[in-house]
Amino acid sequence: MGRSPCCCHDAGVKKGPWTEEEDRALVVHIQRHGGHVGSWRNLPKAAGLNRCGKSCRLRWTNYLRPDIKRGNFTADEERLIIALHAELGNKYGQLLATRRSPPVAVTANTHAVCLCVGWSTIATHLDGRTDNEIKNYWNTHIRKKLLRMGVDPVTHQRLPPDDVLGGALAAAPGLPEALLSAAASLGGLNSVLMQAQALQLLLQAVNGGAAAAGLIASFSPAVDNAMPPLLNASSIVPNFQD
DNA sequence: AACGGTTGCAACCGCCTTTAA
DNA sequence: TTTAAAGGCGGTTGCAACCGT
Repeated sequence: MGRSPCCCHDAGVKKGPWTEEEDRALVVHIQRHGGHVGSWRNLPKAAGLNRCGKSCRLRWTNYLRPDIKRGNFTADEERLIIALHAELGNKYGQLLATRRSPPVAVTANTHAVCLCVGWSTIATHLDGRTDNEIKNYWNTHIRKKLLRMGVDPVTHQRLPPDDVLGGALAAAPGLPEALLSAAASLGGLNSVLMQAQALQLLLQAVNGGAAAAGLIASFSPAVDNAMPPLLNASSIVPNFQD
């Protein structure tokens, strides 16, 4: 099957940001049909819009739908996204590796390095959130947060200590030398405890102790359970000063 | 105040899957 | 069974807003 022609390539079809009038026309048309769209391709003409059907569908599903929740993601939503990403990312990664392009798309673009995880599937678990919104939130917030923690956002595995230090340095160029050397001295250690200590210390420097404790508690329950005292961030630093 | 860099989000692009003739 | 049309999805891009110098 070859690629199908798309109405988006029609000459004269408007692109770019939607105006209020266009939004209104689309909403009125869909509401008039009881919230159902027969054919997206035919919709623009029927609604009096000079837009591609795909564009209309995207505008409706990502922005105009009445059940869309606006505003910041809650901590619970964030945790859920990460959990689902970890689960679905692995599933999709294995699935996709066998039948389409590799799950990881790395580009020269600085904006996003994404994993094919099934954003739409994740979106079905979050009321009022769209796949596009979740994808954007992942790429702009969660991904960076995980990298700062030394967690690979693609595999959800801990990055090698060198990478953790590199990431922390990139995130906080002013990180004190002494702190880094102390953490680096733990790099070769295998124990989860020591690595967690190093990680938490770095996070403290980057984000502040409370944030670090919160992140570790959120994303690494195993570490949390094994070493609850670590989550008292202030107790860590003296260990390094010894 | 002006400028350059960064960030976040809306929208587009292209590929894949599904559906129907 | 084959083929083309249509829908759906993930990746990428463009741009406005924000921030630091």
